[in-house]
Amino acid sequence: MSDERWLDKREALAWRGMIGVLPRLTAVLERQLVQDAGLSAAEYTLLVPLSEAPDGVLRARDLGRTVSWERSRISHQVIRMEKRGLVVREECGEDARGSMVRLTDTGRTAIVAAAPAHVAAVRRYFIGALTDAELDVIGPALARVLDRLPDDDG
Amino acid sequence: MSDERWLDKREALAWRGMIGVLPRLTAVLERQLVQDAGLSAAEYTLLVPLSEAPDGVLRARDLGRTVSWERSRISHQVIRMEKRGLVVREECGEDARGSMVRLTDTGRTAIVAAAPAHVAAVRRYFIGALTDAELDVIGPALARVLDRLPDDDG
DNA sequence: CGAGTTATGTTGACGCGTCAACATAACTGG
DNA sequence: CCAGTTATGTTGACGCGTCAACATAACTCG
Repeated sequence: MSDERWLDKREALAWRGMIGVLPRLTAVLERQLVQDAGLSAAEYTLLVPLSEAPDGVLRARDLGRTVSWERSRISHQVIRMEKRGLVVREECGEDARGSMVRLTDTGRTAIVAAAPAHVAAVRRYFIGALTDAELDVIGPALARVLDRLPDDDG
Repeated sequence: MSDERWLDKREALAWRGMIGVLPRLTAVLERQLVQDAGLSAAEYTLLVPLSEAPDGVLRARDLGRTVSWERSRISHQVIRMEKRGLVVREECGEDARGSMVRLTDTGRTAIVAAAPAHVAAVRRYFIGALTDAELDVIGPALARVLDRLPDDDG
């Protein structure tokens, strides 16, 4: 998406910034992740909450809520990660429908190894390019955009 | 990607804003596009420059440069769009390697029908949530982030 | 001219994400 | 308890995006 007809100059600049920067920024970060730690962005996203959970176990439902992913996305991704040995799936005692996702030693090793360089890259390519004043404006502004987004169904 | 360890509160807020808002925002916009005009975001992205080109024709190479897509991405997408009847591919007279992409009547009808509602949605969900002062900060700030991103190869 | 390099585009494999359909379990209200 | 509803997860199809390999054409320079 790159159309900016009927947006004035200031509006177009901000919009093009969002649309133009984020894909490139995430591409750079993912590349760093893949090369330095052998993890994709999707894998990293799930490994973070798992590594912070007690015993490295989360129910699929809760994992999905934590990262704001829908069920089938979690399911597909967990299956891919299980094939790679980063997690294992287990039955859920309390709810026979449920699926528990457990971090393996391989997965924990991977996320522990990946995190510092990833955070450093975020700081280097995003935070580091902005002033404190800009950070103070951007954070609340984007939170407000999120607030006004329709709620998935509407 | 959602890790924010070692980022302070202000930094994390801005970073989470970027990572959290853009996927949802683009999802909302794409949904509007699909429902109202039957176009995907990728299709829309290519149709805009094609509709603005003389005779609705661009060489694949130039189309790719315009939207900052690599060759294979253009190739795959143009093939999908040709199957849908939005464009046709033609040989390039000046350069036997080249591939010309031509907007069909169907494609032009689609983009003309899609654009107003799409721009309105951008205004509604992004521009409309921000103050003028915020737009003035965000545009140049993101442009600076883009400037400091490594140049694809490095 | 001709060998080596660069530019352009296609292809196939694979990971990712969404959607709709499905299966099953849990909950709810009579 | 039971019928209807809701919650959870899986599956298959398909579009999207990247990567590496490939084919071909154009360019460069001795």
